[in-house]
This record gives sequence, C-alpha cells and structure tokens, in this order.
Amino acid sequence: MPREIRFTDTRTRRQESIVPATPGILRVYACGPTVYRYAHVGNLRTFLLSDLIRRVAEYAGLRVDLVQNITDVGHMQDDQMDTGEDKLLAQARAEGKDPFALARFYEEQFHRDQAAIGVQPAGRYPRASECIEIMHTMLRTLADKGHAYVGADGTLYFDARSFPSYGAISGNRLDQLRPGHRFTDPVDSGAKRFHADWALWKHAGPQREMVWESPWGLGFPGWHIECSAMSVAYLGETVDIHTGGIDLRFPHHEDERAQSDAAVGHEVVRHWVHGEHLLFEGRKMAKSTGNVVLVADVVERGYDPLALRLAFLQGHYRQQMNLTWDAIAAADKTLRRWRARVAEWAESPSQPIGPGYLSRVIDAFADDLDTPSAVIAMRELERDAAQPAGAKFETFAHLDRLFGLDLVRDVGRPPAQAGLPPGAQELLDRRAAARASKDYAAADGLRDELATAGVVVTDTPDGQAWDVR
RNA sequence: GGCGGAGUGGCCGAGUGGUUUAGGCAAGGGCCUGCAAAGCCCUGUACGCGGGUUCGAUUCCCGCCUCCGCCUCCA
Repeated sequence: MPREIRFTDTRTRRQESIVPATPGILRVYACGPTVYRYAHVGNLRTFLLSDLIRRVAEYAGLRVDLVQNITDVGHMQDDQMDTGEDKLLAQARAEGKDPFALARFYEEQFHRDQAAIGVQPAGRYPRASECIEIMHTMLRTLADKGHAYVGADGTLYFDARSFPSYGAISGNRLDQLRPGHRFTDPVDSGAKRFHADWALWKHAGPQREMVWESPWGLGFPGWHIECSAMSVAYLGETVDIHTGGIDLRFPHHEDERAQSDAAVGHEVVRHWVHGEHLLFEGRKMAKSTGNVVLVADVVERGYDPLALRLAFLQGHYRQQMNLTWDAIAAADKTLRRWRARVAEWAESPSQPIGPGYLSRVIDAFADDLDTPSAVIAMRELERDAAQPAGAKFETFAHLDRLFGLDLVRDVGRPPAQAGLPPGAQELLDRRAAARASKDYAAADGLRDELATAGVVVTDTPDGQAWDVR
C-alpha cells in the first residue's frame, strides 16, 4: 500500500498529497462527454485519467465516490452561438433525429467505449437534462448573492467581476483576456455587461426543443453550470479531485469554479487534475484535421482496444502524447505477449509476490500517476530470470487491479474450438495429414486457404494450433 | 498581447551532471522450424541551434529557432 498519493494540481501548480476531506472517502468528479458524437481515442485518454485515480485510491484502501456527468444539453457550439443552438441540437438536425434519442445513442456508445478500454464505470452518471432543478437552485443562490444578472437578451449571466479570484486555475486574468473574437459577442449588442461574463441560463429565443421553464423564462442551461450544480448536489460542497482535459481548464473549469465557490462560499474543489491532449501522427486529434480515430477503427485493424490503454499508460498523463498506428501496434504486441506469459506462468506453483516489483509499481502509480515507470517495472519483472514463474504470475495478476489490462484473460483458456468457419476443420485435418506424409506443398497451400478464411495456423510441438481472426 | 506544454536514435517514449547513459516497436544477423509463425540470443543509430557555468552537459543557466495547446467551441 502506498504511503501517500500525489497528483499535480493545476491550480496550485505543484504536486499535492491527496488527503480526502472526509477520512476514507475520496470524492471525485470527472468531466464527462458531450454526447453528440462518438468519443475518439483522445477523449478516451482523458476519461482514463479518472479511472486511474480511482484505481490507485481504491488500492490505497479509500472508498471512491466517482461521479461523471453526461452533457446532453447546453454545450454551445461556436458557429451556432448566433442561432442559440447547442451541439446536440445542431447534430440532431444534421442527422434528422430527435435530440434526446441522439444523446441516448451516443451515451450508450460512450459506455461501450469506456468498457472496451477497461475503464470501470463511475458510481453515478447524472445527465444534465435531468438535473435542471438542481441547476435552478444554484442559479437562484447566485442571483441572490449578486453574482448573476439578466442581460438585455433575457439570458441570465454570471458577473465575472463579482468573483475576485477568477483566473486562479488558468492564470488568465480578467484584464488580460481578449474579448471574444470568433462570433458576435453578446456584449457588442449590449446583452451582457462585460465580455468575460458567461451565460448561466440561456434565453430560449426561437428554440423550442430541449428547453425548460425557469424563474428566468423558457430556456436552457449554460454549459458550465451543469458541472457546478451536479458536483455539489452529488458530491457535496467539498470535492477532493476534479478531472478533465487540459482544454477544459479555461473557460469551463474557471467558470465552474467561480459559480461553485460563489454559490457555496468557499473553495469547493480541492484539487484540479488535468490530462494533456493526445496528438495523432503529430496533430491534435480533431474532425477538422481529419485524424479522428475511434475505438472501432482500432478494432477494425485487428488490435485489442486495451492496447490503446497500454499505449496511454506508457506516457504520462500530463505530457502530450503523439499516438501513431505504430505505437498502437507495439502496445498490442506487448499486451498479447504478456497475456501469453501470464498464462504460462499460471501453470507453475504459486509463489509469494516479490515485494520489490510490487512496491515499485504501486509507488509509481501513487507518484502523480507515473504509469510509464510502472510499465517499465513490469517489463523488467517479465525478463527477470531470478523471479520464479509462480511469483511473476501472482504479481502480474495482482497488479492488473491497477493496470486494468485484463492480463489474466488467457489463463486456463482452452484451445479455440468454437468459431471455426464452415469447412475449416476439414482443411485443418487435411493439412495435418499432409504434414504427416511430408507433403509440404499441399500443407502450405492449405495453410494459405485457411488464412484466407480467417484461420491462422501455426505448428507447435503438440501439433497444429489455430486462431480465428 | 496574456496563459500553458514540448523538441531524445527509423517510430513511440523514459531518464540522468560523468563508470555498460532505459524499454518497447521496427530493421539486420543467429538459434529453433520441413518452411513459416511465436519465442530466445546478438547488433547499430540519440538527445533542436548558439553561447555560458563545469574537469566534464543531452541533463544546470541565458538567448534563439521550431512545434503543439488555451484565450469564452473542444477531452
């Protein structure tokens, strides 16, 4: 068990020892997906962050209360700001679907992708669209305390200048921020008082889908208020760790912090932990760049999705990582070899776990999630001839609680019998006969035939082995 | 203009003021195999540029160049 767990806190800009406000219970809020499209592997790398925090904390004996929001309303899209549509409505219109149905579909896909890369489900997944009331409660408080005002366009805005420590997370100061320049800023039309103010409750305008009644009229929530309201409602007025992608540091988390702290009256989030971005082939992963990679793409190329997880673990969460197909292939190969080794080692008599490697890996995880060092330690253990196989098995199997790579998948796995395509068994039998009679030309031809049918045959001392692709 | 992160060998990526200066993948050679595959063994190529500090810098300092991100879209 680690002596202490440390993470780098974006706000304090240094590593902090994590001590739960409530002894024994670590309260974590993870910024979740906006469910208007498939999550790409860059998104998934960020979501992995809260999973790793949760695993190391649970390993250390803490109970982890992990809440991850599902944003299914209110996340404005840049080029839609003028029309008042959010990302979901725009996508629903593009696909000709009901926005709620669309949101549920991508939410379901999100959970599937999470499971595919070994992310354990959060305790709760509140949906923004189902938390409108608790948002109203916080908005009323903000209005009562003088942090909010209704603009000329009927939208409720947060008064940024009413929150003196604005900018603590990002380092952005109100007097240094540039006014919005990508769209017609409401301040230009006199709707809001100051360019850095942001919408708390958007006035519906002509929009008639995904709108709710409120003390400020028909409308829908601003993006940032959902996380403030939901984190406080679900985790209480003190949240130990709040995670998200580095891009959320500003404005999302800056604004969220202002709302939460202003409403509650003290610092709500004790530690902000952000994951750096994933690049793919050297570029930021984005639709506009054309380098979006989904879990489905990885699977389609024949790789185990958990190879993605291993590839992520080999880099540090606060470093940009340049993912490539070569890197995924390399991780996939390592993962398959580890599973095969673990299955072999499992045949040996069980041995106590060697404390050296165990503590190295655990300490690495606890030291600001130094997963690269943890993976290195596993590679060293793998080739350490001084360690008995039984101990290697126990160590790999045990530490998979932290790695989450399903390393024991192949233990005791019977030879693949099921899943052979029709006729394949006959080809296999004929090839075995051909080899027995040393007719290698025929055997190689049959091997090619089987490969075409998706059956990869290899020869072992015990005869033919095969794997269905 | 403000805020933030990087530049390591073909690729991904650790790391360190200096004796053999990761590891993986790929490549080449070998063992094994009927041939392959897998596995095992061996091999090579590094620290963006220019100064400085130092006996010695990839590592520390200064300057520069380049790349990436945020500044009210974004994981």
